[in-house]
Amino acid sequence: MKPKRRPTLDDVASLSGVSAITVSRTIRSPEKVSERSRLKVQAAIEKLGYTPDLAASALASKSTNVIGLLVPSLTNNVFADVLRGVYDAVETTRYFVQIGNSRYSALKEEALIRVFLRQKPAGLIVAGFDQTDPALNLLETAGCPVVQIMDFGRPPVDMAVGFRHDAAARLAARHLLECGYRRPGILAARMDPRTQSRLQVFREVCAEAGVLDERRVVTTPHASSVGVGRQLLELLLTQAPDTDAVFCNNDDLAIGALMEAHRRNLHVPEDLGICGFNDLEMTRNMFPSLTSIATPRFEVGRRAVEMLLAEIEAPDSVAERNVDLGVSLIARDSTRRPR
Amino acid sequence: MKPKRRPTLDDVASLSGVSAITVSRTIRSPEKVSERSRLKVQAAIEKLGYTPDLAASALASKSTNVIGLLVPSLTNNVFADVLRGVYDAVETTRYFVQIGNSRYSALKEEALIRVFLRQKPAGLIVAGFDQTDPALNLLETAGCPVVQIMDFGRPPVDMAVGFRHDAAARLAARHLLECGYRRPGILAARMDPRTQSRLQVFREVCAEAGVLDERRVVTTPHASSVGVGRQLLELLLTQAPDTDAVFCNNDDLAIGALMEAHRRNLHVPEDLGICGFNDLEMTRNMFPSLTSIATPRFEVGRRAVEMLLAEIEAPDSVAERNVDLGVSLIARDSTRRPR
DNA sequence: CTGAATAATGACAGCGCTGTCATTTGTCAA
DNA sequence: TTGACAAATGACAGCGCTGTCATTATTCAG
Repeated sequence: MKPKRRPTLDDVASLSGVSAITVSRTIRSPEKVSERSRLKVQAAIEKLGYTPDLAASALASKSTNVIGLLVPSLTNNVFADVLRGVYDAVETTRYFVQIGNSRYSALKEEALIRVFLRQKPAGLIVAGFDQTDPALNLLETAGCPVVQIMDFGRPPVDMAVGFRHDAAARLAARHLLECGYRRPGILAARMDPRTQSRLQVFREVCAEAGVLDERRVVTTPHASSVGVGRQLLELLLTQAPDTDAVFCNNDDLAIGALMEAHRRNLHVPEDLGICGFNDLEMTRNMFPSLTSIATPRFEVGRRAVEMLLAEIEAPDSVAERNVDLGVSLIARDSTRRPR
Repeated sequence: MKPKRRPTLDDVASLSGVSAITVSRTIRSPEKVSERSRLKVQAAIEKLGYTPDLAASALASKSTNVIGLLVPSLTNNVFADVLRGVYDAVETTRYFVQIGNSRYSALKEEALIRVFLRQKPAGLIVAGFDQTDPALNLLETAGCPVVQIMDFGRPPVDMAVGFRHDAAARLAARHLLECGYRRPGILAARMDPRTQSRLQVFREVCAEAGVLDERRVVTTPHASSVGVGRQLLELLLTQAPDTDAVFCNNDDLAIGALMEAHRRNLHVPEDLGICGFNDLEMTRNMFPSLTSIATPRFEVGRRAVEMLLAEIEAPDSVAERNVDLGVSLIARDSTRRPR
């Protein structure tokens, strides 16, 4: 009958005939321990099946190996990819990720930041730049590195990695115009700050080209989905039946728009051009394949963690503290209009 | 200039003129403290902006408020919904969720269980019943409630909530047969244990009806996606061009199959019936709308947390320890064959 | 008004680790 | 061989909280 109690540092120490602190060092910085001790300690650890107690370590060292990740949505495919990137980068390290879902509410986000800070996280990743003032203040005095993700432009609290939403919308608008569409519309849901920024710039480009028509701007505060995409296109075509192209503020909407076009027997890209946003795997495989703006979601997640870890290891060591990963337009059949 | 140091229990205690332990009780079980003390303490907490240190609490009480969630994939939409359910249920409680991604590897899952156990979690949620033997052993002696999710049938380590994959496949197969399809195929990717179980039962039902043809069973170990769905249908139709219906082992594959059918100018449901699995929001809004097996993913996540919390509050209090949430077939246009 | 019960509070130790600083051991030039 | 220095190791205190048990205040039947 084994002792029920989990083995502690002291157990390992007495078994290997060294002091507890040497065991601690063997684990955390083996180079500071002589080879002889190290081998003895490692054997004892092996034999006892010892694993350090994280709570005790956190209490004594005043910091944890938790990386807090605050996203506005778990449903949105966009953040699924960010998550993948984050987990990919964290996996081989001693850090854990803890996710908070702010549901696109700045107030809930602020509350979650408070909650995270209670556990003295090693680092924090938050989406966007639009925190409340108290939240911003908390982040500034967090005592750990912070990376804001998914956007680029404004100065970050600490570090940031993302891409320009204005540039993305500009790419989309110009592409539709270059393809020869003259009565373009836009579909947008959720209306978070990044969506609004894209909407705004798309409008501007259209206005400059003299093709802006507010009847063709259709939005909803609801979460985006394929169903909402269908509804919004329906609404758009009711308000402005002669619309010849549509920029969908994300790919779910774009797929919905495509389906609605199918239902109405509208030909894509001849009768209606469609451009999405994000370039999810799906869009490439729709029929016809959907033009979309590719966003580096996975890379954003990975890079955010890399920046965090570098900064944790050596504060102020990260030179590039505000990173634009860029976007690109992937032209496919849904805007390939025969001239 | 404020003291940089975060306020502690003792600070609150001396400000409010009671002992530290009374402050602790005011926070954890206010009903054990007189109203007079409680008010004084609460005022002091407010004034100092005190928040308990989680590490210290974990060390002293030998348990945390972390709920570990182990999923095989973060990309798969299925788990996104489970996640939502979990977060939904956890949100109003004092617990946190920490996610581990096993990437469909039982060995990685075992390692992650070890990692989670180091922090003495309040509870653990793991996907499926197919853990390695050491992992099973770890779970049994975890010292916290454990819920296995997404499956039903085998006896759980502790508790389980899910649904029957055999029943789901049976529903799909019978439906296709009832719709009059006589040369049904099946598309499956990833081939995790639950997928294999569905595949197996679909085969059996087909065999019983005398319509099983192994050329129509097309699988791949790759992760499922819309693109893979297209490829698999292509392969299926190469091997057996007269196939008249297909059960896709998840909705991504089904959407891919639908797109490939469009491309080939095959009419759905006349030339090819399609039935998906999971009933993601998308399927309802495809054109034509896709028949699918609805799985209670969100509910599984929510219920798992509820069972965990009940069990944490009062061990052995949960009566129904093995819950089948059931599945249902949602018939839509993609199998609505004109007789 | 008393004694017995309960409610409210507190003292104390210790959870398992790490930071700090002191001590011992080993190495090597003079 | 000695002293100077670096490398290796250890003693000790304490991180901030909670479990346990003892003590004090309060209530109430008799």
